[in-house]
Amino acid sequence: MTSLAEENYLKTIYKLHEKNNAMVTTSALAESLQINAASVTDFIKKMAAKKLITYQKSRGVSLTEAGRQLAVNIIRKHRLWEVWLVNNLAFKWDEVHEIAEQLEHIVSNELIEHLDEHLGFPKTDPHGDLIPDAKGRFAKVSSKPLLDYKVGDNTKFVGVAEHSNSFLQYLTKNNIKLGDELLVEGIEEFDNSFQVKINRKERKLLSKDVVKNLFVITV
Amino acid sequence: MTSLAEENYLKTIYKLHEKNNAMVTTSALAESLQINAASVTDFIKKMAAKKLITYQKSRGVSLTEAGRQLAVNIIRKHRLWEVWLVNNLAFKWDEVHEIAEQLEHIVSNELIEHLDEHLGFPKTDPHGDLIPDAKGRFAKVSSKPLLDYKVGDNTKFVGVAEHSNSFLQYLTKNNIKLGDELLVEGIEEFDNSFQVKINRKERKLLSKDVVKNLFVITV
DNA sequence: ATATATATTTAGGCTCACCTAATATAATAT
DNA sequence: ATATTATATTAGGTGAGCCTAAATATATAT
Repeated sequence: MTSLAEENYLKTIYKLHEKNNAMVTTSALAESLQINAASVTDFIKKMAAKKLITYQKSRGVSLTEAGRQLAVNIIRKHRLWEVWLVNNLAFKWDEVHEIAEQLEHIVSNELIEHLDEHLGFPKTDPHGDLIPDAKGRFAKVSSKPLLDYKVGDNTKFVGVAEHSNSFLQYLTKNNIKLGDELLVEGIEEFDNSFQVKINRKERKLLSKDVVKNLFVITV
Repeated sequence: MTSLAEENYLKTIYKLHEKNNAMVTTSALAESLQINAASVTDFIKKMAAKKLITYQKSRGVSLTEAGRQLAVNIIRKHRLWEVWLVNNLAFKWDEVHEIAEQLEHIVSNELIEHLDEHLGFPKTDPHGDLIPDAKGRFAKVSSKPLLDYKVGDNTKFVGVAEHSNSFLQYLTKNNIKLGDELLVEGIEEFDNSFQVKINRKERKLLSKDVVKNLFVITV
């Protein structure tokens, strides 16, 4: 049995590791979970004793294979629920996070497999994040930030690197949606802002902070 | 904020009160919740301090209006989730309870109202139990146990009084479903077993223990 | 009315998941 | 290399929600 707290630690360790590809520090965990660092030290010792993570004193933690499986399963559940909330319950992509944070902890393999089927076995969630399969495997990613592209490249917007409400709402406000075609018409050398043609119609100027958070694939 | 434990106490007090129309005793609560009576005493004192219940020492508890609202809302959520599990996710009526017990604690009014709409504002759950509206109001019940009927009466099966897996599975095995027409063809005086014609086709003998748990309406 | 049985409460304790304050370790700057 | 700063750990403590054992209150039987 994994408690709610353990599940949140596992998920957070997974995400922090994914971001930095290094051991996850106590302070990073404390910051992410909004929990005092001393409490984190306490807790990760117990998790290490249960072999969910490996812990090197004062150095940080990383997931064991057992811990990774659990973490990925929580992410799988979170993303499937998000798909359901957006596709079936008419929620917007900036409204689902908090609810999915609760739903991801519901315990029932039958439920999650039924849900997966009900949704038509989606491969990505409403933000373009990959949904791992029941065995915890992810499809290969071929997307990169639009920032990595150059003038003349034509791309398709497939995901966001930043999940804050303000960024999601910025995109909604500017009518930029997953699946849109983004053609790079110009790049301003000074500030790395991109002149982009969207779906062969509208032209828009996107700041560096925006284009670095748009995951696209070449078309 | 109401904790998970509080929600379970509220729901259980509501159900026990509904069953006996009397103050709910410590021991009844302890038995239902599978918690030690001493712990229950502790907890109900705290709930009384929060005005969720009224508590008379050594006599029992009953819900305040605030407590009733919360309790009914949990029941509303539980039953809506059950409808979803059965109608949309292909679960059987004897498979949904445990999952709904978890889902009922998800906190989001928007979610539950969206869900209600998504389901087409159902009035009953898969067991025929009434679903209260968002204000905590129930429709009037006109159903009674089949046991109260007499020979010649024609009825429609609309709900179960008993929710155990064994009873639900008995009905499934015997192909008796909500909505079926049950015509009373005979009653054995000795043991109160009913000879019933189902949907004008099959004849079946139902024991007293069965017919007292079948809620029907006159047709 | 009294004895017995049952139900309830009190007292004291435990674990989980957090906290603060103090101390120790590691990283960085001089 | 040493001082300073940042990070991590230890020690001691808290509230929520449970526990057992002992004491008290209520209901039932004689």
